[in-house]
Amino acid sequence: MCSSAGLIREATARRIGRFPQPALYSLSTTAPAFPARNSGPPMTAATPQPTLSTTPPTTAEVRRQFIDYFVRKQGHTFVPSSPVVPHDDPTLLFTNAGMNQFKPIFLGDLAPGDKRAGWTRAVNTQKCIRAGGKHNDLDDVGKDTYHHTFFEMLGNWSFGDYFKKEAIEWAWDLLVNVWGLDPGRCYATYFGGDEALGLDPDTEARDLWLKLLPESRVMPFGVKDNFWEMGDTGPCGPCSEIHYDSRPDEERAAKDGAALVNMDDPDLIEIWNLVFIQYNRSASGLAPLPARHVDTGMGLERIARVLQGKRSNYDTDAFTPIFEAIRRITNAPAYTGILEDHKDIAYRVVADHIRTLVFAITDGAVPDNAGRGSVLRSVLRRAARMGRQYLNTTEPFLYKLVPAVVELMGEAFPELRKDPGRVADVIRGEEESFGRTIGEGLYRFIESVLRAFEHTKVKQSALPDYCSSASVLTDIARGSIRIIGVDDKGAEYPLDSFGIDGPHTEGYIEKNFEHRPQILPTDAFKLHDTYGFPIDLTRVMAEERGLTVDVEGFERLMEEARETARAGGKGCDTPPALVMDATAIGHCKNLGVQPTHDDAKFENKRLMTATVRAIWNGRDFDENAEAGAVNNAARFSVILDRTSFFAEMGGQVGDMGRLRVVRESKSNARDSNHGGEFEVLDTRAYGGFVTHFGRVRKGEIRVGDTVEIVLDTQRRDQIRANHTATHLLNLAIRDAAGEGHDQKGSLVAPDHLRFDFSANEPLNDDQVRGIEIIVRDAIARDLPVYAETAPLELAKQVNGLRAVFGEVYPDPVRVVSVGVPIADLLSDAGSAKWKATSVEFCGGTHLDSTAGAKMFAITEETSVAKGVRRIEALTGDRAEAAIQAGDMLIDKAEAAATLPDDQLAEAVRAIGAEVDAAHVPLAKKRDARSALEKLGERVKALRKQAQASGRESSVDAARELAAQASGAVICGVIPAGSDRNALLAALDVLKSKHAGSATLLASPDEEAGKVTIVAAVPQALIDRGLRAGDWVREASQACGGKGGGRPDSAQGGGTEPGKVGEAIAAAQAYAMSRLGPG
RNA sequence: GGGGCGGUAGCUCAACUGGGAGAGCGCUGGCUUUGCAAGCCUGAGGUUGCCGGUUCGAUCCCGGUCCGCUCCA
Repeated sequence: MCSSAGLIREATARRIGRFPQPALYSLSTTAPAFPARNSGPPMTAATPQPTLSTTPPTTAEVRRQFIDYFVRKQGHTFVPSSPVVPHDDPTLLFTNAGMNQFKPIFLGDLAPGDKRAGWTRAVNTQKCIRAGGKHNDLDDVGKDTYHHTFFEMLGNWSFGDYFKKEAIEWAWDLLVNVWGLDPGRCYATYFGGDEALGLDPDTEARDLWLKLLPESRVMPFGVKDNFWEMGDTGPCGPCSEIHYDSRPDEERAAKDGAALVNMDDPDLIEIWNLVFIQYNRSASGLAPLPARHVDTGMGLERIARVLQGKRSNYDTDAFTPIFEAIRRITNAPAYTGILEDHKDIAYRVVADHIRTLVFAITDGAVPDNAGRGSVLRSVLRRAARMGRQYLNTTEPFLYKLVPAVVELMGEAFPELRKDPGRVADVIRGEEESFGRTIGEGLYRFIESVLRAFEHTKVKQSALPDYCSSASVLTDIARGSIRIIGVDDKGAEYPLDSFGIDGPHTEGYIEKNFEHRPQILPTDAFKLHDTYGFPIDLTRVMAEERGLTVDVEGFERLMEEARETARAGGKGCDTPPALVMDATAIGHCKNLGVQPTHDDAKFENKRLMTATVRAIWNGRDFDENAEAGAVNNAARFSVILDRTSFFAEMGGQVGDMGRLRVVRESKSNARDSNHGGEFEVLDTRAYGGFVTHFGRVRKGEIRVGDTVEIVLDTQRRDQIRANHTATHLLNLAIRDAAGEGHDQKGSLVAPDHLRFDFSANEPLNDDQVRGIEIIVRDAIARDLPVYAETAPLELAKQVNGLRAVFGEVYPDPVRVVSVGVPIADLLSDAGSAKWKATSVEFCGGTHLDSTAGAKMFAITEETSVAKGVRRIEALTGDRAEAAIQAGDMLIDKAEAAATLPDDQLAEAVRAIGAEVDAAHVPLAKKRDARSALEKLGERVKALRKQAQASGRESSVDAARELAAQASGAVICGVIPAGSDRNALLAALDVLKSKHAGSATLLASPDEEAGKVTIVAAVPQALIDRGLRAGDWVREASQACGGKGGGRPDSAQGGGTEPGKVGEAIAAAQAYAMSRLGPG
């Protein structure tokens, strides 16, 4: 398949050759073969031309000249590039072709009133990213001259207007007459037809080209290269490409360029693809389209390279200023343009990736761990790693390149100039966190490499004759590998050793090992799972060392991890609501049940009546459900014709309450069934059916029964308060902590609320306090809460609207605002004053006015994932109670200061535990902790003092003992409590005074019911048979304990302080028995 | 919400199978030097995140908890 997006294709050839410049500004003294002004179709004669210059155009000029050509000369509308992050197309990771934004036109998918409906001709330059997803050039960037993750696609478009003739002639005119390309180096391809698919050759395009080029340079190709399809169905058609041969004359003379077209030759490249959309493919086959379209694409970097006579896209001025910035910032040696050079690869990768990052982040993407975020993170980490490894950087540096990109491209893409500081901040934050994990990760990576070598057999042929086998030994500390040969008798011979970053080329591995070492899947997974090394980074780093990675094994582990993650999510204490899958929903529809009317949910009324339509038991639909004999354990989901209950939605938990049967469907019902009552534990919605999940408490509930719906209004009120508070919180975070804190999720429960938002660092105390103050202030001002539906497009315009990125909203959408009526907002949507107003798209339940929340308190501020923080908060009585409890804790902590020394340590510990467990406002918790911390200092000083005095007294006792004692064996009791260190200090005293003696000291601790024993034996006595370990064991056993240690030094202890005397006696006796009476 | 990893001196990290918590950098003081850089010597600095358990003995093993990182949802 081929498309306008197909300009940049895989190529493996690596050839460096002199790249000739186009004739017009060739440095050659010979006259151009085709004088540009005199050739070409006559239709150009009367049209104005861009100024021809004798110096090559800059990339910016090429861009402008292309657009000018189609705008001025051919009456096209200039359509600015769509964002590189397609927020409205979830099927697409990034915008990857010029046609993305025109897709609805081709598909006839335009909403009424869409301005695009009026377009017939368009021209643009589209920002494209090809990383992740179907089109992924990430792996090729840096290794060759023309792959990019970010590039610009120049294109002109006809929507049911002109077709092949104009498209071909204008392309030729621009290339040859305006830009002065040498026609002798151009080739055109066209679709040669495919009988199997019933497609005719595109003779129309062929004939048009034959007017411009000799037959030898107009070449047919098959479906793969020259037939474009958007997907399995939909618009499609043949395409026609222009290729340019940039080889030197002598090479061209030696080999006909025609043989290189579409052969991935780096010097004979496709520069422009013209797609002619003329068919529509449906299940029944191919049909001609009523309106035929043209979609062309030309890679800007590529055409600039050709026009500037460069061998590589990276040698054009689209990249050289970025290279210069990299050199300046990293202080690395200058770029030399060598394909295999690691430093030059790093230059190319960094320059390419920083463009991708700046554009993607500007357009609203953020590096994180899901979807396009994870692709961005991986791009950033590759660039960061390249810098670390080959450009001598250790600090974050990518963010410093942002100004260079903005400077270079801000003119063409003004959005870059909007907030480059934010872009740089995002990149820097990500670089910093990567820096933190990469250090540890690199160590693990080296370990993994070594392990891979250990699992690889040495080739028999690499061994000397006298060795029959070999083993591979590795040294993690040095990162080195040794090959040890073993002969028949088991003798070992060191054969070779090398470091993993040393000169162990692929050839070396091939020669010495049976196969390339492979990073174990468990290692690759650990690197990914624990150290955040993307698998492709592991792979690249492994490949650089001649290793492979078991990617399939890795994927398997990933899948397992996903399984456990999913399985772990289940098994919560409350039984999960009965899920209705697509089959069940279909079944329900077949029963004739209509989707539930739930408009009444907004009314907050306690009572209403409804009719039971279906009862779902998780597998089937029942006619009735009865109270069970045992504990009413069975769970059902009741579907009504209408309801006032809110189903769980957007983080707001489902309502609870009761369904009371007020009129039974069976007229002949027996009394025992009368008064059936159903307890609703949760409410969910599946495919428009609201299910009331719960159990039958009493009697029976039956399809057809009329029930009274009893809403737990107290609970609902708490949810309302928490939901409105969540909106206020959302706004307050922005006010107190700045932009860039976008909602990532929320939970609105009756007892608390939780709000996840993007943030690069934790909120500080002041910010948390500020947020609390703002929300409390809004509550105190008793602002009315408004909720109304409005047209989506209009509502989106409201300045300061807090919508969730990527969320799909219905049209019309329900808007909830605080303090300002919806009509006011919509009438002056763009006004800056709404920035300070809470406006959200929200289908949930809310207070009538903010005073209903009464109070607000933040209890937690934590991290949930990289770049995402979570705030948990309370409202109403719960908030009040938490504040009171917090104040009490602070009082308690402060009061502890007056405690006597001997009680202080225990009090600090106990209050500390209480503070940890307390559910109190964060600020209060911090205050209590800091009060405790001060006391902790005092506790520390006291403990140190006690230790020092303990050591002192036991050292004194030891001196006394040393003065009296003599002989080869010294045993004694030292009063040191159970302070082992004090006892050891005493032992040191004896050792220094009686260096030749074996010494054993014991200390009883009546209070703790313990005896501590230490012993030291000099080498001379060890030789005579007294080992400290055995000695201590003997002594310990005499007082109910155990012990052990080395021959020269050992420790032990017992549990019977009263038997210290026995222990000493036993020690004496044992030592004597070993050493003899001498 | 679930999984993995980590938390040791101001910083970066060691500590084998459970047996007296160390190194480098930084810091104190001294020596050397005209001075600086540096070098040499010396010293201070630790509740091994917190709580509990096992053990004669826990940085190490077990359970819990807090914090951080990371992956999945």
